[in-house]
Amino acid sequence: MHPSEHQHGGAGHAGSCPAAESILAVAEQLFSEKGYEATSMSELAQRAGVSKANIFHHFHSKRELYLAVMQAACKDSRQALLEIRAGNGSTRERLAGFMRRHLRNMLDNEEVSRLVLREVLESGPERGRELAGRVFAEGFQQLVETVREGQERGELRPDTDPALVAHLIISTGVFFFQGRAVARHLHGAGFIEDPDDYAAQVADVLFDGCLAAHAENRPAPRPPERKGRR
Amino acid sequence: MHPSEHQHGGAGHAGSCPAAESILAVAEQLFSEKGYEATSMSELAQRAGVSKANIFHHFHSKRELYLAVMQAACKDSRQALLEIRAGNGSTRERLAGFMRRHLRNMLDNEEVSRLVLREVLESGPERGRELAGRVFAEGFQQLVETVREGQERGELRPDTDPALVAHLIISTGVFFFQGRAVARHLHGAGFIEDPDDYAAQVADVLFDGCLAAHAENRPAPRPPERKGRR
DNA sequence: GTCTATAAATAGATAGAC
DNA sequence: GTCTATCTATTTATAGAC
Repeated sequence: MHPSEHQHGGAGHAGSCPAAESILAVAEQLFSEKGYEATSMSELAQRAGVSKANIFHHFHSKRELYLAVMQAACKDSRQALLEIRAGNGSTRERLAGFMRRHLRNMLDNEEVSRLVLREVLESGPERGRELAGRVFAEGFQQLVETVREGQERGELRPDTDPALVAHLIISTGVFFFQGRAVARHLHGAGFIEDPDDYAAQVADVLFDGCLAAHAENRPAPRPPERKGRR
Repeated sequence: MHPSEHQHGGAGHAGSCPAAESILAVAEQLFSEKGYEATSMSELAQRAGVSKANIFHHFHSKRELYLAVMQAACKDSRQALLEIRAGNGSTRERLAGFMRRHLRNMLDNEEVSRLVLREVLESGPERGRELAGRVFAEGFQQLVETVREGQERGELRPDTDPALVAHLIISTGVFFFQGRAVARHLHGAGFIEDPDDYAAQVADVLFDGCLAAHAENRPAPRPPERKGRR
């Protein structure tokens, strides 16, 4: 029986044996730098120091291996969402914390994060469904539930769609990551150099809004200078 | 003298002559479906019904043509930003209107929008700078100014970074577009099927925030059901 | 030159021994 | 779990006819 059958479409399983781990590591590198199609299982086997057949023992197919790479890439953020949901603190603190950590994860694993985003961008109906179910569903669910619980506790507005808010939370980090090479050269976008500060400010806007009307409700309107915090 | 020298790094110029237009149209198609490197200028010339030399007359280089394609792709959104800045209405209405139009533009020009996002995602320092200056700077500047004016008029909080808010406004539309094939299959993300509604709801969150504390300041808290509006 | 036919190489995947 | 050997389908290169 294939070890990968234990996955149930969920998280990675590479911790089980060293061969699978090294296969996954090499796959991450090759898929990242050469793309899916240009990567051959033969080269992959060679570099990982295992036989081709052994790869197919651990992963049913090339596509399965690719999905495993993406699951691994999202592992930490998924973990963060589980912790955040289980932990204490206000919904605001928890979500803001996730935003910061999610952004950090992507920046700390640049190549594989780009691989995931590339796949999302190029995916049509079929692959989109696969990605949703195998890579993102679990984490997204946790995020949506966290928002929904925040509403139930009276911390968040009850008249917003929790899934939409969750989508919004993910979007800011992703766009920061993927657009930073460009944003760095746009006037006024100095915030791009400080991810933690960015996450904090975005959280401010998401929670408090940016209308002037709400000013009196806000905790502590910081001074106009924006850089050098953290 | 090259016609493209009239660009000054700004908007497109294809309206000037029919040959340039057809070149641009074919380039858009080829670059979209085959990618930058896989597209040959010979094939492009053939399909556009012009000589290769004629292409280089209108566009200095292959790269220049590529940039022109991306400028054209962003033309409508750039135009929208100019109109929005010149027009009347509250800052909130104007920005919400742009978000809706921006999203529509991308969805109505799927292939070329994906091409632009692909380029942004894969761009390193050099190409990032180029994209910023040649494709995005002008529009982004308008958006930032619109936000800043909103602050000056007392409509928006003065303690947020206008460029960061502008960045946020772009990010939501982009992520909706690029992730919709995946989002369609995530539980609760039914909002993905109605772009106008999505833009409106996101604007709500961005302006009013999603904290419960501000509920009394909001115009009209809609009923909990989310679908089937517009 | 252009085309077809065929050879050679390589792709992903499987079988069965150890 | 891991291997060698093998299978089948493409892809790529080459030969030779036209």
